[in-house]
Amino acid sequence: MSENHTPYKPAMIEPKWQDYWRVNKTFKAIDCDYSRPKLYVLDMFPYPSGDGLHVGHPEGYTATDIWCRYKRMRGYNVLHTMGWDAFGLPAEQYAVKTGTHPAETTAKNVKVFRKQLESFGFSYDWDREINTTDPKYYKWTQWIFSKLYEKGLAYESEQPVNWCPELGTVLANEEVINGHSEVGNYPVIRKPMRQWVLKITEYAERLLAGIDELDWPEGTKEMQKNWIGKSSGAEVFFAVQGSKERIKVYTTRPDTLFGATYMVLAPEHPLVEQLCSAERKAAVQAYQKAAAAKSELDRSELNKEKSGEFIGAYAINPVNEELIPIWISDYVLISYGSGAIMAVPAHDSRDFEFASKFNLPVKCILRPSQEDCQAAGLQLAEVLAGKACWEGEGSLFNSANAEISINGLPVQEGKKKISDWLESKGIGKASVNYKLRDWLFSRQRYWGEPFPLVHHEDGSVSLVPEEELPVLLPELEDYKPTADGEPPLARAKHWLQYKDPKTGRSGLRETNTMPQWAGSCWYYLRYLDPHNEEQAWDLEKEKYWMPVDLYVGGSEHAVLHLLYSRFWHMVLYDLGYVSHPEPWKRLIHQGMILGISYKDKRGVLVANDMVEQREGKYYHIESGEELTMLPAKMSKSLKNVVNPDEIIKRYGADAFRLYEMFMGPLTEVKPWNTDGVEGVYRFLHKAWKMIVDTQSGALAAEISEQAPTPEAERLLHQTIKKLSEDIESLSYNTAISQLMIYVNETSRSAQRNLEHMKCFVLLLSPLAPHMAEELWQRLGGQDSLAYEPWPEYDAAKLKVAELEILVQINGKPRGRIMLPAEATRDEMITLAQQNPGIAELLEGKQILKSVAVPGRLVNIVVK
RNA sequence: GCGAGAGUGGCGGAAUUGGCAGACGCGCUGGAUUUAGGUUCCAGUGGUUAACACCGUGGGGGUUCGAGUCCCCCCUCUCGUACCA
Repeated sequence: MSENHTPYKPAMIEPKWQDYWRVNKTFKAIDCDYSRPKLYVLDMFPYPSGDGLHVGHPEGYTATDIWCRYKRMRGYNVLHTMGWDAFGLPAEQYAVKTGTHPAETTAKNVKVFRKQLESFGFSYDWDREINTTDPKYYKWTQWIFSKLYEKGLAYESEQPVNWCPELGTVLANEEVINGHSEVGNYPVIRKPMRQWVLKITEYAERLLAGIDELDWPEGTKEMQKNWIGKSSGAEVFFAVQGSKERIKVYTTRPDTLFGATYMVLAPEHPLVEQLCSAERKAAVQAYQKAAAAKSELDRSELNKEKSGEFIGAYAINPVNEELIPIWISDYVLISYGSGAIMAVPAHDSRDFEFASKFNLPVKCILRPSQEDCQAAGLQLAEVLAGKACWEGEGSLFNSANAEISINGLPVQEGKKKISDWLESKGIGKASVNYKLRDWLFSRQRYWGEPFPLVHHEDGSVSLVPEEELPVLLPELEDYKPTADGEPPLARAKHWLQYKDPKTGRSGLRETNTMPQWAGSCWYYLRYLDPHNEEQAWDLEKEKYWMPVDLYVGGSEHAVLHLLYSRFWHMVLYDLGYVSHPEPWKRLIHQGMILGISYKDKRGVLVANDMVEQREGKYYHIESGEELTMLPAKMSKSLKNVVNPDEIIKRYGADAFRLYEMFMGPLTEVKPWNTDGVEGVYRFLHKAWKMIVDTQSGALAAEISEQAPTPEAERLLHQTIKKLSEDIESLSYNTAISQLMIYVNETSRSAQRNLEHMKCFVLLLSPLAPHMAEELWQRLGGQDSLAYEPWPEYDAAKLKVAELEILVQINGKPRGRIMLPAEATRDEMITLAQQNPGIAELLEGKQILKSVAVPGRLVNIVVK
């Protein structure tokens, strides 16, 4: 390869520097280097799919890469890593279809991904690359599970789960969207099965409390809080007429206890069978059966119409001894609270709806104010008559018995008083509940981590001893789950048999595997010490690098991955394996990059290959209908997916990086427009030409060591200041804009100072590292510029003697005058009023007031 | 329904946090170079107007010498969530 490629040719420059960085291990992170401040910058690692990278992946990766490169120049010891979240369904489904072992598919895809990521010039320490499917990695995933198990945080449970017949597996609640699987969009039904479950609920309060300390997007914090869903209220015991059983209900409105007119149990409630009267048995059982068979989708479709059955039994309201009928309905969920509610139709809209449908009594015991009522568009009389539901504030009435009265109290005080009374009587107490459920942690799949567990003949379960880890995945011929939900590992007859080497006790291995979240729950810890065969990570290294200073990834993981990981981390903290309770100090979500798409008049999206452009307008290729352009999520079906490889081939990685960052703020959704790449590509050409003589390949003739003009100095120092501030705050779009201004201005100038050019190259280097390295070398740099000190700006050089100041009269721009930069407010006003043009406009007017803002404007208020 | 975020030229987006709205880029218009296309370079580009000028940051009020920015009401869009008692 010749060195005389004088015009800017990214295809020549970029591989050269990528090789240089790899060979010289330029971005190796040094463990426990206490001479420098550490910085751990983490990207959410990808699932290596067969489709390769799309333009969304490199968005976050470029953002962190720029930050890392900048911080290295600022003297930080930066840990920046990449790996593969490679267990998961697509490889397994491919295996089912073709018989190719998922490990083979995974290895192939990882190779493609890695090659693609390298082509962007990301400054990862590739020696720390990890892969969750590597036995050397999942050995430690199993080890962490063992710790959870030992701590009593893992248990088996027979419970209705989300069973997806199409995928042949159970899914977590979080993986089910509108009754369909998140992966593949197949219907999901409820089915009781034996499952491993992790007791994340034990950590609910701490997971909730920890959120406030985090420097995360408010929306994400809010979502986690909602997911945990803490509520406080009271649990109340209701006796049952003619039975010894008591039914526990949970309510957030104990103040409305006197308004309870019936009770509802979840169809799965264990007392239903026992309490149900003989004559209601048939109807009740039919309803239970129907509810159980309903998929999540059916249940949500039934949202509009309440359903239920009376079970022929009555509960006794403990505050007034009234008999209230007991119903079952699927609007009460077995998995929340106690699976039973007291229904107060007058003050709960769901109960009101149910009561209306089944003609149950509505008893109002809370009087809203006239104004509140009007604001809500209701008639007070209707509320009081039980013809309308009131859920807001008000004053309690009809709420007293011989021992207690909460009449006249507002809601909050009523709650407190009645809860205390219930507790004193031993029939209830104030109580807290969480929406968060325990985490369903097993899957009936092949391509996941095996559990380090053995089931013995006596029904007991034990951990596989640590020295036997990892429990390797067995080789199989057939990766398909069986129709009844038996996991594929059950087919590995030989593997299945386990004999304890010490006790000689035999048993069968657990055949479920862990969900994909397992590997990603702790990967950031393995990067700290990826080759350690003795421990998951070294404690000193953990203490040095953790916590992660900046974590960047998609908001789709706002609750799942980010909550599960926090849970594991907190457990590891309790066990003394990590030094901080929270893994990620600061979190940022990159916005989604949308593709260009088209819609017809009905709003239906049309695939891009069905669109033709004529005279700046768009038409359907077949119908001829005119279409409008709009941004839409990239998808194969719309044929609007942009392949980064093609962009890099045409414009180079530097232009690609620059464009993605120039599009707009990192966190916003942005539409991709390939024309826009031209703009940054032109900028790179201009920058190249500013420094290199494209005829000879030598430095541009305008470059010399001659002293720069004050204007050139000012522009440079402005640029340094802007770049420093903008990169620090990840505002790369405005940083790039400033570099463009610098190049546009300087290219016009016949004199360019050599040191200025070097400085410019350093400023450019985090954003467009390949070109910067090449120019640095041509400007006389010996090694990589990756660790050159970041330029500092000189505030004195930003100053000017005279400034153009706007003069306004009554807030309207009326003139511009030159004033000394350090003029005081009074001087500014005087000089402005004396200015001939302004004085003319002020003639005959009375000056009421003058305002001066140094460096900006003078506003004269006249009458 | 609830929660969060956002509405600025033809388009992506700037605006030192109350101080010249539209930086920078795309696109478009005109010109130069070129046999031509492309590239490159120069000039222009929010709207109305011949011009002076006026109007302009989703809509309506308000605070202020001054509002894209602050306050109140309304509208629209995006994302998340959904019978959690």
